[in-house]
Amino acid sequence: MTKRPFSHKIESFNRRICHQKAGHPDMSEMKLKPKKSSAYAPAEVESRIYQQWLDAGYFHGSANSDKKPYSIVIPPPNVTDVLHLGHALNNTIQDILMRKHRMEGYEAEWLPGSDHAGIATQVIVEKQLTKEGTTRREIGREKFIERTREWAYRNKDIILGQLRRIGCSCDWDRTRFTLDEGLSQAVAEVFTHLYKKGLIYRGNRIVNWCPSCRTSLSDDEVEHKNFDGHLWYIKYKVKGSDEFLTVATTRPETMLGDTALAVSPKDSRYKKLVGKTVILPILEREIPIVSDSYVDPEFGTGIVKVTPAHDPNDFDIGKRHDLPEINILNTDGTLNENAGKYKGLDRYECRKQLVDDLEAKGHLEKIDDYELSVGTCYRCHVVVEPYLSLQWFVKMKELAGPAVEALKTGQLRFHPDYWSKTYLHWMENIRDWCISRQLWWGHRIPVWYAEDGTVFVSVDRPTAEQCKGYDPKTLIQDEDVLDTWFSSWLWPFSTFGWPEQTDELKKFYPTKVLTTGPDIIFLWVARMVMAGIEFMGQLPFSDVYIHGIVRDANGVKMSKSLGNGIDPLEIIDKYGTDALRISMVLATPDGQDPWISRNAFEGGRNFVNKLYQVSRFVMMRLDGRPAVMDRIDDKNLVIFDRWILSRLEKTIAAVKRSFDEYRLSSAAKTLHKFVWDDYCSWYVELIKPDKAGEPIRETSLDVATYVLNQILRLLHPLMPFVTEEIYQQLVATGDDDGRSATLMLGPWPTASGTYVDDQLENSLKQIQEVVTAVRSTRAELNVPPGRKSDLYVRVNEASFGRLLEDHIDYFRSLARVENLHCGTDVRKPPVAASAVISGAEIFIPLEGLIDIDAEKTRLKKDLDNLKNQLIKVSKKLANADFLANAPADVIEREKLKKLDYEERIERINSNLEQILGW
RNA sequence: GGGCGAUUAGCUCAGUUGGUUAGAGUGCUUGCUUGACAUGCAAGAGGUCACUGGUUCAAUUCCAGUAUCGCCCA
Repeated sequence: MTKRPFSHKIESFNRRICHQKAGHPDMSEMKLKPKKSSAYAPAEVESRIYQQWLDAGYFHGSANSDKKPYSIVIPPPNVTDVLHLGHALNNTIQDILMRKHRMEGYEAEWLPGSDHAGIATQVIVEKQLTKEGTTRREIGREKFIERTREWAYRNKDIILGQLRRIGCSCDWDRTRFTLDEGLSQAVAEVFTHLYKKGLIYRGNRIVNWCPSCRTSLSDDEVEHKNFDGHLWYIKYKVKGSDEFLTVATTRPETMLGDTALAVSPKDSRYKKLVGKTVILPILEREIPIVSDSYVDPEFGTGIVKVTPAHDPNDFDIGKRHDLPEINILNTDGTLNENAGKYKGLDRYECRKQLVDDLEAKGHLEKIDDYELSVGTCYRCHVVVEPYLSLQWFVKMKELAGPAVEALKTGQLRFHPDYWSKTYLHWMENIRDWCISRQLWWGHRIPVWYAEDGTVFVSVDRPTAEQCKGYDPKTLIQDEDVLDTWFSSWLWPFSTFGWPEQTDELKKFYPTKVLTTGPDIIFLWVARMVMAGIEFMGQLPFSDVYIHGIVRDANGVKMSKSLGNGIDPLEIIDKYGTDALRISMVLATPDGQDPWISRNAFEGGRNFVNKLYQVSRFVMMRLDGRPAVMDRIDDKNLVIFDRWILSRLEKTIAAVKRSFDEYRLSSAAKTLHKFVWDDYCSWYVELIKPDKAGEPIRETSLDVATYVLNQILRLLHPLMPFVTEEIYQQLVATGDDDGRSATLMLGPWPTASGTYVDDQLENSLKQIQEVVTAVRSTRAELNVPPGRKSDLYVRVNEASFGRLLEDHIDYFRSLARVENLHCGTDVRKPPVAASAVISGAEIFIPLEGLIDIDAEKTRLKKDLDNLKNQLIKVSKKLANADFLANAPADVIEREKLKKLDYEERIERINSNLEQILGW
């Protein structure tokens, strides 16, 4: 029908509009498509293949095999988590490492699991209870834990299930949870051990208190944020005088707990005041003025208020001067009975009223704006209060020593290396770790108290023998639980059965590499190192792979509260898991934070499809003939076959290097380029027969199949599903018994270098340059693509001409060539477009088709370009210092460049002159 | 206040011991239904390598300083 061209225009127009509007094909577009889509459909493939792997038990690592172990423990996601892109990235990286090593023949063990997230989980369940009009105290400890357990177990199964969607090859048979019996046993064991060693103690200290979670936090669980605040200047009256002393504070309400004022001993202004007393405004309490070197005479007024129960520095001052410690806060951040009339008010409401009262009574001198750094809870982001309470601590200095050594001696390595500094800085300035939490959800502290206060520490409730003189039944266990990190720092060995000496532990500890984001280097990584050394006598892993934190298109960290997150499951539904994985890896620069927007996944999806399409091509051409996948027939190789094999071996070597350096993004880029450019755009196009319907040269098709198989293997860790699917389809064409039913057990490609041939690659580069020059010339002169033409090439060396003539049948259709004329003495046809490349000049006779103006513009542009280069290189060669100092090969290269430029300029000039004659 | 990192095309990033016509993906422009692929093919435009000094015959690359941004610690 004559309608076709017109209707086609409308189709492509519509398609463009659709893409702009919706970004994905809709139904109306599908109808307009001229032929059925052959695009790869991941959804069906992925669920089917994953089930195959599971059924076959490929993910399970055997503790009794002779193979060398390669093990990783997962950073356990919190039971409160839902899968986000950070998990997707983190676990994709681990899965890549696992799959690669499994293919290499290691006994691979990736142990999955989750942690109980004490604070976060308890907060969630307590909120539920509040909604139901009850509280945890009302329903009691046992019921509360039971209920929380139910919720947590349901949730952890959900998140672990989500990891399966991203293709994780975890050993699900060994899934662990931090509250599992064995792991809990390990926690109690460790507590007891450290207590006996004198490394755990109980003490009354200022801790970080979260009034919302109503528990203490360790220093590392506090995030410092800058706030616009104020400095309030409060006047304290000196007793027995009319004098007032002004004190500046950022937290005026804490004055209710003041037990002194302090001045610097060096400060002559206030020397005479030391020993006197002042009257605390409002509460009218008489408090002393002390002299303490902590005070900085330069800051504020040079006088500080001292609130030992609500500030760590004041606490120390208080100890030095034997001051009373007055706690003014309840655990929920409201004021207690020590606050007089403010009792029961929230801390901020109290601040407001107190400031008003101070002002009314003339005790407020002024208020300045002041930016201050305030600690907030890493779980609920509420401002934490320094709070005096009785807690359990771990002395860290002794544990940190060997952990520092491990890094300095190179036994422990960070990738990228600069994270070592962060680790070292923390280790070398380590402070004691507050491990008790005022929660119910977690490992209860294995400490029992007798009525007289005697303390018993043991893994289980003390026996009569263990607590001689006391009735075990009367002992009361500590109400508190341990910090969740106190169980996760044991994760690399508690999960394999420690303290039992299990086969798994012997086989898989130490693990190889820990993969995580930089945000938990202190909270988790550093502590695991210490625990590994202390309890196993061996580092838990030799390598720590730190990847970036996922940010959105504007560079903002993705988070639930901001709502800027991208749901990986949504991406999987839309583009497939392989697309998600490869896109993330490609987008994640080594050690930097990736900025990821929704459309970043299209690139990955396209790549997956590209691989699928080229495989389809190979299989169509095989046409049922058994695929020769694991060997090549050396005898009949043509130059292109040798070329792709050379490129392949170099690619394999480059990928190996990248993996060795934990540069996954770079490995992915190398493969992407090899597959798309070398394999698809050049090799496959070159071996296609000139005419449709003709068969491909048999050896080349075998090489294409062989290389495809290698590509599948190399890409499998990155894109496990599509590669497995293609592999199985390929295998199905043959009847070779020796073939593995799966790609995932390897072997992993290695390069012997047999086919690496730089000279040959250079020859091919010359052919590519000719093809590219012809295409470019034709495109710029608007020659219709369907129109073929002859090609004249004047070569500098006869060998170049022979190279072209010998292989014209391979690149004839790529360059749309009819007849080729090569030689050192080829003359330019009368009306022809020309292009100059290194070592040759090409002419395309285009009588009647050539756009003379366009040709002139094109040649002039090339000319200008070359002239600029010539100037640069001439200057260099005119420089006597350069000639005197630069290495000979550099000088030689510059000289050759100069000759090449000069020659090309001359030729373009003569071509331009000719055009004027047309 | 201390430390770490970043600054290269409109956007996201490579650039591995100093010598490249500074690259890729994406976006943009033009042409194309081509027996694997329009999730495609081909071609093209687009860059004072943040700035200022220094070292060097030669600096995107090494050094110092400045600016901006981000992160960590206090």
